[in-house]
Amino acid sequence: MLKNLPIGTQTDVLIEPRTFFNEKELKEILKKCGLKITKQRVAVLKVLSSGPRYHKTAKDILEEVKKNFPNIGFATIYRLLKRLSQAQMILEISMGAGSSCYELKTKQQSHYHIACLNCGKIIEFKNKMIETTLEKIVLEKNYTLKNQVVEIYVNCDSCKNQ
Amino acid sequence: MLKNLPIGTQTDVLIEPRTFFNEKELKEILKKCGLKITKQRVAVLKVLSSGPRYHKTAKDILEEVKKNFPNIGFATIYRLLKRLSQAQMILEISMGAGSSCYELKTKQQSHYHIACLNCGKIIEFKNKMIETTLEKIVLEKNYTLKNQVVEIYVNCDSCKNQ
DNA sequence: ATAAAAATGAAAATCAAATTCATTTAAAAT
DNA sequence: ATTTTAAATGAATTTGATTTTCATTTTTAT
Ligand SMILES: [Mn+2]
Ligand SMILES: [Mn+2]
Ligand SMILES: [Zn+2]
Ligand SMILES: [Zn+2]
Repeated sequence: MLKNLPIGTQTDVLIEPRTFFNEKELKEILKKCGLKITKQRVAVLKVLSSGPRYHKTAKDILEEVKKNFPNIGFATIYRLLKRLSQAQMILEISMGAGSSCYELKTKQQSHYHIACLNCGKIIEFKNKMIETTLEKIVLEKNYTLKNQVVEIYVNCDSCKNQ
Repeated sequence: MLKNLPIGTQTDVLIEPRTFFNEKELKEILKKCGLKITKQRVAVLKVLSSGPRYHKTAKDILEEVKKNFPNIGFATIYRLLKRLSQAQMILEISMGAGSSCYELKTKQQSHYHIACLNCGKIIEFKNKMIETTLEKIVLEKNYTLKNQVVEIYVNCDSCKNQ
């Protein structure tokens, strides 16, 4: 049966296991972004650095953080996500309709995404050749690269066979 | 002075000149999509196939079509855009915040986009190698390719030097 | 502890896009 | 050409994600 779930609702397929951050490290992240350390912000970051889904919507985060901070609202979540994005600390990906997903950046930079249009699963992949090619294109045109996005939309193998 | 205009507000830089369609051809497009031919729809398609900007928002289209059909509203525009998208006749691109841009597809398929984050200019480019690589990645994983998106975000040369 | 600056959360505002529904129109069938 | 029927239109409303406002609270530097 076809489900057509929103993208980012299924367990991710990652390139490699994510790095977990402890509370001290999460606070460092906030410091590095020039943000004050609050319990709500640490809680949001803790959610972002825990699996098995590392691509989370604001709603995902809100629901998780609400368990410890029942009064937190979207305002706090979206405000922090915006600032972390501006500080390049998280990546915002908006594949298809609906809400954006956010993920904490790790060292293994610049990976790309495959999304199954049917089950909403996100599969990460890396390709040094594409990365270099894009950098070269930008360099040739004398532009300054700010960000590169590569997205493939598919029907994954399990969805293909109904 | 930095302007930070929304993406898709400046004259496009195209790979090659666009094919223009006459009224007869535009009607053919509608027929091919299984849609009834109405004056409003032909007018929307006419706007989509005219430059110098080929990446247009629903608002852009509305304003243009309103000149001949003062009573047309967003409902008609969005409804048609949705159906043309589903029929793969137009491409919807959503780069950054704000509204999506839509462009009529041409024969020279599968091109990619560079957007200047400052002036909002869209520059098209093609890269057969990336295209093939993405197809190969999908094939290897035994998925069915539905769509591929490659976007580069930059500061263009004129914006770089203030 | 105090003061200044920043963050929070409830509520409202914004904005793009989709939907509803009464009316009109296109095109297929007579 | 007229009738029929299914589809399209447009005004208004709704939806859903994200942002903003503002009174109150919290953080951090002194
Ligand atoms: Mn990812
Ligand atoms: Mn284009
Ligand atoms: Zn799937
Ligand atoms: Zn520019």
